[in-house]
Amino acid sequence: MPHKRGPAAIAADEPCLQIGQVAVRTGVTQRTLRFYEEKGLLKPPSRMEGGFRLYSEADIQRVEQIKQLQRLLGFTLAEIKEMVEAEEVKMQLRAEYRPEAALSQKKAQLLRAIEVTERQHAVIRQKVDALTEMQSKLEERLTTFRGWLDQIEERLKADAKAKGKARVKV
Amino acid sequence: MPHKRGPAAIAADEPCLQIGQVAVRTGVTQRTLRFYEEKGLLKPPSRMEGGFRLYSEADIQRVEQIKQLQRLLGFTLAEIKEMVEAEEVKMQLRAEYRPEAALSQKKAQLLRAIEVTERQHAVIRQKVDALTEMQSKLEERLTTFRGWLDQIEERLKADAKAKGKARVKV
DNA sequence: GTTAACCTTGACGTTGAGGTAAATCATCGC
DNA sequence: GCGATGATTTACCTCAACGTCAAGGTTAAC
Repeated sequence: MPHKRGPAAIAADEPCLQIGQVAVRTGVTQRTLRFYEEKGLLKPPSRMEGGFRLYSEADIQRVEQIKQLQRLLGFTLAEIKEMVEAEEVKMQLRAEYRPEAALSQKKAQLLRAIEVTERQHAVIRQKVDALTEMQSKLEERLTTFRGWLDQIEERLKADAKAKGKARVKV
Repeated sequence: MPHKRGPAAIAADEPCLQIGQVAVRTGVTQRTLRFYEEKGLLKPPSRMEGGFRLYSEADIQRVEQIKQLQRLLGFTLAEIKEMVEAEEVKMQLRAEYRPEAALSQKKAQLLRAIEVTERQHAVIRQKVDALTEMQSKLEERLTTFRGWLDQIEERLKADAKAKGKARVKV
């Protein structure tokens, strides 16, 4: 009977997932995961002694976020990298929120993070606006189409009636 | 003195624009225009005797639409082709709205057009939803950041005061 | 009719985002 | 400690969406 490997110990957010598991759970290939790591979209995960990558649940979240940004919203990996880096900054700030670093330095970091976030916010609003406009155009078009359809169905009904009469006559 | 060519006669929506003009006005390259034509995104434009392409204002509109769909919304050219083809169907319907074609055939066409349009509508709503969610997350983050920033500035002020006192003391 | 500016097709190069293959190493149940 | 399954790297391949270069034809002002 061939074996089936599984993690021996399951901790809440410890890195304990191998690349294959992550691939299955996120729906991307192993190649893609390594590629994202190569490109700096995923931080280098911890490894087992043998060198196997070990991911955490947080990494899975991250991958899902990337896929959403990419597939649904058409951001490039470069843009996504910017965004996740901003996220990193945030985490970093949160982690070292104990006041052991120089305050003015932290202020500078914060200002930078705010700037980046505002840019992202603006970009997204642009997209939402454009999409909303398209949306209303499409709705308008649908209304037009349905109107035409109604007209045509009216006519078809009328024609059917006429034919029926003709058949009765003959 | 080198010459500068311009269109001799300017008609409202006649094809009278050379590829270079279109490139400048739309901000894409000539190569891109030929490429779009090759891929079926732009209908083959009319030509001069010598073979030069002649575009109309409608073509410019089309190019701008394509760029918007692509850059802002992240659709692929293949998806965009689908969408503009739906647009074509609409135009076609509008053109032959004189009742000389079979009614049931037109009805079928209309149903198809409605179906396509509804699919597009759904796709876009998905995107809008996703973007809106991101938007609110970003706003939340901004609020957090600004709160932190305020705290830090408070502290900096306090520190400055303390220092001032110290200096006065010395 | 010359000439600068413009256009044509064709072919090859590039970049982003991965897919696929090969050779080697690791893990784990038995 | 063996064997099946899964991971690792390295290297090359693909597809989309163009960029770029080459060799030559067209246009119109002079």
